[in-house]
Amino acid sequence: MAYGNALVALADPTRRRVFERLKSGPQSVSRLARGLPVSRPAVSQHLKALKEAGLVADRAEGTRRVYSIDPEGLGALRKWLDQFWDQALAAFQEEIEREAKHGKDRK
Amino acid sequence: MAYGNALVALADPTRRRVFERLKSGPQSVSRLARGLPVSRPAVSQHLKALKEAGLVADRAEGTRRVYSIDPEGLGALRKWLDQFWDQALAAFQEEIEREAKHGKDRK
DNA sequence: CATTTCCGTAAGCCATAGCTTACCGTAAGC
DNA sequence: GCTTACGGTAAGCTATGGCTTACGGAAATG
Repeated sequence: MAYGNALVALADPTRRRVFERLKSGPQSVSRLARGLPVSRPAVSQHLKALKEAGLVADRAEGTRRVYSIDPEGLGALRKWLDQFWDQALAAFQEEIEREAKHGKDRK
Repeated sequence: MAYGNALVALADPTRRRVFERLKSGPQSVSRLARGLPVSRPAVSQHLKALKEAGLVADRAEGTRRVYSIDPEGLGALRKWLDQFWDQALAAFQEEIEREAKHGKDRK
């Protein structure tokens, strides 16, 4: 149920913005905060949540912390989504066949 | 930004349980509520949220409403995730090459 | 050392999300 | 027509999540 944490983490708009900023490459905290409508501590808190969800990783670099995307969490989410998609589609097909078989006429 | 609504909708655990119950096929509201630790009105509210996010569809069937999974919302989410995945991976590769090029020695 | 930059954490505030109970409309069954 | 199943909505409560300001610690800089 790792995907659950990822979903919760990505549900918040500003947290998602933080995350999406990392798409272009690793960033320091203050760099990430620049341009966002919230304070730097807020960004720190978001990064903590993202990290606990396995969506980002961080490394120390002198006095600053550089955050980057961690494929782990994103992968788990993708896996869940794909499975779900397949199963849902299968059930959908099955439903159609069932309707086709025993009379669909009796509205 | 349709995927945003889907993320918010799927972030809540019980709402996700409602949604996952539909994987096995269309269900009525009271049937969905049976077995869940919340009241039927709560399930109704969750279904409303899921519907607004494009994740489920509903049709009337006599006095009951049958809900089913709507591929729309799930598809949008999948699309976003896949794009994100590709871009993140590309940036990751780029980062490695950059490190390899100009000296990585000066830790 | 003193100072400055960078960042995480604590405390506290406020809006909102999720739940319950209560109520009302609508379609079927007798 | 009554009654009964079904389900959407309103009102209200409470917990929690995200934000801010304030603080403290650690590494670079002089």
